[in-house]
Amino acid sequence: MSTNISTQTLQRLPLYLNFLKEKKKSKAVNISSSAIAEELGLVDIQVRKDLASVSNGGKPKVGYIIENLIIDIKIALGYDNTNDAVLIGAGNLGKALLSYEGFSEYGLNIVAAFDTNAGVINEIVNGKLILQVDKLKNLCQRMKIHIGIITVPAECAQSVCNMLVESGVVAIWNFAPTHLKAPENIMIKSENMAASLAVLSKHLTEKIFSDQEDNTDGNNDETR
Amino acid sequence: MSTNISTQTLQRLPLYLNFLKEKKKSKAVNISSSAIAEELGLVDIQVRKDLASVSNGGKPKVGYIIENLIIDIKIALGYDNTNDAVLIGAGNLGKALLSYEGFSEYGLNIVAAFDTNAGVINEIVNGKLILQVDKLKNLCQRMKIHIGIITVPAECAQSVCNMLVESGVVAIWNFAPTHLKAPENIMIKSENMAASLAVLSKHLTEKIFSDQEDNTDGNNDETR
DNA sequence: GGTATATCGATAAAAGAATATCGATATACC
DNA sequence: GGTATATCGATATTCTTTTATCGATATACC
Repeated sequence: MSTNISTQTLQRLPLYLNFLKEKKKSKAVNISSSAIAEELGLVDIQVRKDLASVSNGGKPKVGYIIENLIIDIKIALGYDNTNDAVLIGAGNLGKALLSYEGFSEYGLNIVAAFDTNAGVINEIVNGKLILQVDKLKNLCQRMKIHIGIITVPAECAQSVCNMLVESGVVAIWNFAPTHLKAPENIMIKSENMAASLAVLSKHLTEKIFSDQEDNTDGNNDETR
Repeated sequence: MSTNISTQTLQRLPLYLNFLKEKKKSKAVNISSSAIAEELGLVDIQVRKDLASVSNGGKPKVGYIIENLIIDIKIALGYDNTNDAVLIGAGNLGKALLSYEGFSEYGLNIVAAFDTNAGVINEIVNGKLILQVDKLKNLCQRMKIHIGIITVPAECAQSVCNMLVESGVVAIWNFAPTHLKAPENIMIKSENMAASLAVLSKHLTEKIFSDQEDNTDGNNDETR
């Protein structure tokens, strides 16, 4: 149980958490690293290493106690203390995020949404009110909001980002397909769909290429 | 110009591409690696290394020719040949993706959407028809679709995944917050929001913690 | 035309992650 | 109670990615 969790491990933790919750539902009590690895398409050594950084261990011959592991991961991820957030851009994507019930599990609470389009102002989505964007700064400062979620088109993303920074937000979750600039001390995490797509289509190209080879010369190797 | 692009580089390429397109709009012709790095919050060495794997280079004292670089990156990312895809789950998120015009830039073409909810069947979003999900297999096979995009709730994601595999899809882009199992030769890329959120909230916690320290003992170090 | 310099690219070093090895140990089973 | 074994965890190795160093060169400027 170390205090320093690597970024890669950190990003796998929610995966473990999700899986363990499912397991718990099916009344399982213990689980081994290799069983977890098997289910999640990882290898046991990696699972053990990841878990070593958040829990103080499993037992030989038994594995980990699911219940305890869930607690350990939740603590490591900070899901026990809730963060309030605002969302800007109540289009389809914005509404999708507003409607998603799962965020509370992750300690994220969207308190309100903002937009410029008069057509959606005062609409309520999943109990959350959509406000005129000029009320953003005031609300953020009053409620001491630290997280802003950007779901506006690329063209307006930078100006929204600037507004958020001015409003005292220090962490920004950006869904607009553009790079944002902000002061050094502001954390920006962009949900980079183009990057995902790049990975996906690269594999696809390789796969189709290797399948063609399979057909022509009978080579049966797998491209990974 | 190598043929082997690392995964990390691959994921940064769309970022460069986007930036270079912007630059081109503003009539710029050349650009240096350090200028790119500066704008995108990277370092020049990394930019040069990334670009070295797709282009055959810039010139001393001048930098790269923007126009050529754009072409090179597009080729590397395979944006010149279009991939057809289907989308399953026409909720808010699904509609957001259907409406997004940018995918064609990335060589992705969503040909149709599918859902089970009678309320949305036959609706047209951004020119794309929403069909009953039982028509999925037939359409995929007929049109030789290789990519499936999953935007259904977590509970149904696995069964949709299975259907896609049966229909001959080999690459799956999963937006449902759950881990999917599929045969080895199927490429699954999950858009992992929980992982992003984990990174974000970790930084946030560290930041708030370090700010408190700043206030109490005057320590002014930056946490990155 | 010659020289200074911005900028690149090749090679090397360092850091970070993933994987492998192997000994330790708690439980199950005889 | 003793022994075999499943499973973990510490340490070592390999692989990937990032960062550093430094020499090469094309252009700009004199």
